[in-house]
Amino acid sequence: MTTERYNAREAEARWQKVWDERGIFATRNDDPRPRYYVLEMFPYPSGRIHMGHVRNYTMGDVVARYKRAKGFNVLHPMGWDAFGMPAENAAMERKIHPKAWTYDNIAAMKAQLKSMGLSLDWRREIATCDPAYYKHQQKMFLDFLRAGLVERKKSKVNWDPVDQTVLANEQVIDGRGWRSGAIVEQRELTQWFFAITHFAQDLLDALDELERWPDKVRLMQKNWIGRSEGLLVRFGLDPATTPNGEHELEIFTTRHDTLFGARFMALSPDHPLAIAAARKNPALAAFIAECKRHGTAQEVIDKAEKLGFDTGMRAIHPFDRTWTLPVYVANFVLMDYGTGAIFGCPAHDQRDLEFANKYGLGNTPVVCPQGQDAATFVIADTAYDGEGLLINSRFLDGMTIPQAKEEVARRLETELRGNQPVAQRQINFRLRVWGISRQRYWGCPIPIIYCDHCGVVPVPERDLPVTLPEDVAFDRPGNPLDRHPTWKHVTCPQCGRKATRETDTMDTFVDSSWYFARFTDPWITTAPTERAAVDEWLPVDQYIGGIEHAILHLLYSRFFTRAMRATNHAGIDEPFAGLFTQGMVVHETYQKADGTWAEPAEVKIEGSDDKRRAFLVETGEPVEIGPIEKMSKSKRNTVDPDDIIATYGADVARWFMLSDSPPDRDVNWTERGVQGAWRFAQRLWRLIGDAAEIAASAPAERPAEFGPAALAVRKAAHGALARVSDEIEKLHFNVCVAQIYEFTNTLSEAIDEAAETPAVAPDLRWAIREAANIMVQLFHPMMPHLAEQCFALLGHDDLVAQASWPKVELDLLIEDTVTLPVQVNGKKRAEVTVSRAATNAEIEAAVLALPEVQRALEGKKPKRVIVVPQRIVNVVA
RNA sequence: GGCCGCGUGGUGGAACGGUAGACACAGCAGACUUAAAAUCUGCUUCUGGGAAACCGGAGUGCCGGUUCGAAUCCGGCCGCGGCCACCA
Repeated sequence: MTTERYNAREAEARWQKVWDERGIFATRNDDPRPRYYVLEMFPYPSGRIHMGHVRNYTMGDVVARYKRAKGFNVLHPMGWDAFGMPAENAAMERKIHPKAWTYDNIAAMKAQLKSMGLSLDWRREIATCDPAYYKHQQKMFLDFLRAGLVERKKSKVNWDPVDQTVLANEQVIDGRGWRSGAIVEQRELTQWFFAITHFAQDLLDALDELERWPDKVRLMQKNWIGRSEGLLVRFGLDPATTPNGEHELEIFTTRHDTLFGARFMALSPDHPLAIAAARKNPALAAFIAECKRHGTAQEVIDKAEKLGFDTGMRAIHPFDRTWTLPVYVANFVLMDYGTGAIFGCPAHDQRDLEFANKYGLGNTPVVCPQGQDAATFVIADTAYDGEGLLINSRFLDGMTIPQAKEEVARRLETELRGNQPVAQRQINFRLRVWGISRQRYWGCPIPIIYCDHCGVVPVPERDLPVTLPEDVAFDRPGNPLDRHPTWKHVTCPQCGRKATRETDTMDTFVDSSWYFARFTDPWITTAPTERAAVDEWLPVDQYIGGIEHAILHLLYSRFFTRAMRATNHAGIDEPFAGLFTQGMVVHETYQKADGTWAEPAEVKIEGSDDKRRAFLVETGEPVEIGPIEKMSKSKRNTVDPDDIIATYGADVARWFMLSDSPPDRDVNWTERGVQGAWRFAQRLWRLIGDAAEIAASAPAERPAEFGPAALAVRKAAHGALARVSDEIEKLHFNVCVAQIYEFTNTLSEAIDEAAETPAVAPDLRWAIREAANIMVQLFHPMMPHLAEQCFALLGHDDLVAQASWPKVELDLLIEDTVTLPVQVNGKKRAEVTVSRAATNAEIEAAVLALPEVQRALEGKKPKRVIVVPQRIVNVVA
């Protein structure tokens, strides 16, 4: 037995310094080896890292260190998603400038990340709030504008009347502003938009190619993009009934097969025709106002009754001039999908049915399910949206739904009214243009100037960046840029007259939509990207982050990359070839008698399993052990990574993060689990110490032959090597950990046995040294500091972080004999060991001779014997 | 409401259609200790028989099916979770 305890705190600082001084994680773009880009979603500098970061960055670091050992030129950078509301909130609450707050936080978090021992190229660090970064973002905004990918239009937004700002949809909770608690209003504001819809079809199609993305994320994006094929139909209106003699109403439908089931038309309250009618009809105007008064809160929408108002207008059925339909304004029709108007078919659409039932409009079933008698098929409270054959539909009767759709489209497409076809096929997307204007200070300024004379004028590129003024006050709500005394007042770059700047800044999701490209060459000052670097490094080989970004960030980045291609800033479409979404870090909750929550660090646990009881360390007051939930400030069930690293070391934190759960599922952080990881680190340290003693006198030359003991050690080592490599490639870190545990068990048994022998044979010494080296390399990606320490202990002068991944000797993995389980009627009864080369007939004979098999057969003759080579034998009696 | 995913010991979880429960945590028993910690050894799905070695039965939410063989594939239930949600 050797050595004292492994002192993680001392060793980790020491090895981090060595890595740092030797600059071994600096990545060169001119390195000729094959490239591998691994990236974790960069953090928002909130001030402290949390356990979710630890998990995320540990996984990325395992991949980075493994790929480096495999001979790749690995790019593994880190940066800061540094713009955003919390900085302004801090400014308002604590009178700190957002910039100072942000950079203080970055410094603190960087120190924390460094204590984790991550193999990052810090020379490439970027912060999105740095003018050296957002300058290029402004340049790309202007390029996108020129390329027709940016538009400016009036649109409805969530407006917080207390904070006086637009809020993103996700910042509206139950219809109220998340900070102010004020009921959010819908306002019409002129905003800047990115035309993500321009790429809707391509963004959808390309999902099929993203084979290394989780199916779940691809499906979520597919649903979000929401393609639907339908028909735009121009219904005639009776001009005598319309406010200004309008004679036409265009609707969008995907169920044109049900056109003969139509009972009414419905307009969105925002529809121009509805507004026009309201001008002449005060009751309608009141109804529309009432519709708008209802918030966008989920609850309201869930419970909202379908309400309508008969405008008195009458529409004419496209297939029958004598058939008129009432035109309603209805609260459930959205203005920003399709044309903002629909035809209602109550029999086959639940919403339409509820509406029709309320207003006594009746229904006509036109699709009859197979096996149902059309004469008795009646719709009452539930619309039928399944398959079937057309009924009550004149020339469509008897057709299937697709046939009927095609027939309707064909007829209406070729029928003209006023030189225009009555209908045309259209593909609609649920995806909307991306509104990027924010009435916020701490964001990237939109480089636009408004001139009364020249209109909307892009800031000339020579004047970039448009930087944020630093002398701003946060004593009032609203946008400090707007009320700054001088900042927005400029002269027009075109005519030289007085003009004003755009005071909105960009959504912070813009900042994070291209940072991965900037990492490939963060030094270039003349352009956002260095084309050669960006095209060679991208797409990111392995991107790792939370599932919460499945749509927003990941979809925006896919759009942005396409836009960058269109403007010659990149030559690729997809930013992330491989995506992995990791699970959350969860923890038990502890609730005090008064209902408040206690932190894990304040709580002491006694007993085990269902007898576990928790007490406050300080007072001994009992606390209730609550459900396991995502770590959050509100439930106070957070564990501070600093505390864990100070107590156990970064390696232990990293190891436990990887060990307990599959990486895509939630991991439950437990004190016991961490202690287990800590014990294992100590055990490894002792094991390598023991191995080093035996290995010290191992022969330098590889022995020509190995005895059985040495061979067994070698087989175990190379088997573990093969399996762990395979599982790292698949990101099955928890299985890796289990394989390393198993290898540890076999290696320590071998070493214990060897230690009992008076004279250990040279070949065994050699094999143990080899195995110990493989062991250290296997756990290096997960526990890099301990690995360096062990590597040195084994007599290496160089660093394990720079060592090549060991090569598997495949010969060692092939056994001469193979042990097969033997089943009788699918139940395991015995095992049989046969030569690897044994024929099926030989195996069958050996199996039938087994006493267990004969007993199970009870003298009967087997019907069949199935031999699956190298796997199993099943005797069918 | 729509779409999707998941149900395996006391717990986290392993398991190309082929020995279910690897590995770990917790637990129990023992060794070493004056003692504790640490460490080491053994046991640990349920159940019947047996002093024991061992021999049998059941078992991956429930019910069926396909197969020589199903945790895995198919169908139907039950339960849990996620995302989207008046998208025509």
